[in-house]
Amino acid sequence: MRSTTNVFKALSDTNRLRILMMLKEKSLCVCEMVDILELANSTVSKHLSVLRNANLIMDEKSGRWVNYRIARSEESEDIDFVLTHLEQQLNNEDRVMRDREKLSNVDRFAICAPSVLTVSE
Amino acid sequence: MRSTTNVFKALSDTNRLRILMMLKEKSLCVCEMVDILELANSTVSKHLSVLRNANLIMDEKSGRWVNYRIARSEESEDIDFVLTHLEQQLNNEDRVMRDREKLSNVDRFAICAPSVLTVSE
DNA sequence: CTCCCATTTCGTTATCTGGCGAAATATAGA
DNA sequence: TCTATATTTCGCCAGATAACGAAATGGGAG
Repeated sequence: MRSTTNVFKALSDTNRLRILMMLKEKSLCVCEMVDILELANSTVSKHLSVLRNANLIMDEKSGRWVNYRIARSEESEDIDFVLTHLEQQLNNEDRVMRDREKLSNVDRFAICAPSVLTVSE
Repeated sequence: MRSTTNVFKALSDTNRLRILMMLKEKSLCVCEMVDILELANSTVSKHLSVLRNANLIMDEKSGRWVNYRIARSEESEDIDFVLTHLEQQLNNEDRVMRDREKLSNVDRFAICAPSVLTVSE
């Protein structure tokens, strides 16, 4: 019963739903999500750990970044069910569409390590 | 987005899931649920208002009792989806089976108005 | 009208949660 | 090794939530 309520708890926060809807579009590192959600990175990190704990997302290290992605069907018994519902409920939600907009313009290198790009200065 | 998180919030408490699983079996008044859940009636009443607020259950007055029941498909856009998932997840849960056991022996008149039955004393 | 009693509302308390900034951790590159 | 930086962990605060008992509400029955 605990694991069932855990999944629902993970889904009962607006910002976590925004994260799921973004990850549905593509994998993202923490700093990209920080940029879009406009929350402190510690806050986003916490949200991600809640979602990971509920087995809804997975993380994969890649260099100095951690890429988060939606769990695959084999990795979560809930994920298909959840995504189906979220799609129905939130696909046309204002907030979600705005996030998606932002998402398409996000450049990890411009956000996360701007100095890397300004070496020439 | 608010209404989506509200439904998930309503589902993220063990006692509220127990209530839904019981109501799936049959309609119940508050005192019957108090008896099975072993919580204060004020607590159960609060849980019921959360579930009602999420449109997952409905109440109908009947004499001095209030009967609660699962919302019908036409009354809630989420209920079918939710019940399907709960069925999969919780049908064989210990707690749920014990509640169901108790449920089959519950007698509203014995619980709620015992004095009515002991008039002869 | 008055009493009874199922239910709801209120007030309180303890715990949980979401948010932040600062400190700790880990990795890439010099 | 030392520095830069992406991420996590820690400590704190404000607001939400679940629990209780007591008081208020409202319908039935006498």
